[in-house]
Amino acid sequence: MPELPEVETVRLSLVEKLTGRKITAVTVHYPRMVELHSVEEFKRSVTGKTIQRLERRGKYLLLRLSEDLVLALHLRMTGQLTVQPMKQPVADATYFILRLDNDTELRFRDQRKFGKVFTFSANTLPTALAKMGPEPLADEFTLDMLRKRFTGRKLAVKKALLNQEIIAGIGNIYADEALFVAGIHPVRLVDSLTEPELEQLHQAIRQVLQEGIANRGTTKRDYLDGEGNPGTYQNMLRVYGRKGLPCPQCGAPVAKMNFGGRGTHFCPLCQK
DNA sequence: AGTCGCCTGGTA
DNA sequence: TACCAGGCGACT
Repeated sequence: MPELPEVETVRLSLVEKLTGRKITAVTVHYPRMVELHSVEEFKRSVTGKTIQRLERRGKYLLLRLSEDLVLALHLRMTGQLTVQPMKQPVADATYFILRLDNDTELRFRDQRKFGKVFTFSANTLPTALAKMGPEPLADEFTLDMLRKRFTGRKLAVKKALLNQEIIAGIGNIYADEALFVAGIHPVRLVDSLTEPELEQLHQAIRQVLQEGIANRGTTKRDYLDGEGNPGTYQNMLRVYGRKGLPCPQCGAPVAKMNFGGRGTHFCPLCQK
């Protein structure tokens, strides 16, 4: 799914179309995607509210509605969010629709049905958001903070990067890319990283996420932005999805291993 | 800390 | 036919 750069790209591509719009109707075609409240309660609380701001936290897109209500959407693996004119035919696998007051609709399409939507009150965050780690692109995400969040943990660095409570928004693609850029092997334990390695990793995390946003995200298969366009960062990936192809740095074949249940790509020569 | 379940579709 | 996939929470 969409990781931080993809969700941010969706946010940027939807902000003009959604800000200030009133939600006039809610349709749910797959009830299990609604969390925390019953579908009926969810529809009742959202209908009639105005979308005041679009925000992102980690991989969540947050619609701040009137009356301090927040509507959270998580695209998981295959979610797509687009705003379309109501008259346009609804694509298959569209499970969630917000009808807006200008004859458009926010449509949530999701082939694998893993996506989630829920509401909460702005002053009482649900646990997933309350426990979430820092935003890696915010100024507050300093080298010092990364060091503090790693020290004392017996945990492989790749698992740490994927843990949303340690750092928000990184998924499998950007974890592999950041570790390559930092020259760090994915199975290294976080408390074995030297100070220069921590510095390189801190820098690499921010670099690959910024590159991802600048390239409007990575489209391996399903990802599309809010206007239905694919990203271009897949053409610039250094190791992810490049098993057997030459490492951009040394030319050795990129390796792929299964680690922690996730495909993990790395250069066995450049990453120590 | 590791595995399973949630789902569907594409590819080997 | 089996395996794999941008995620994550609930289980042992």
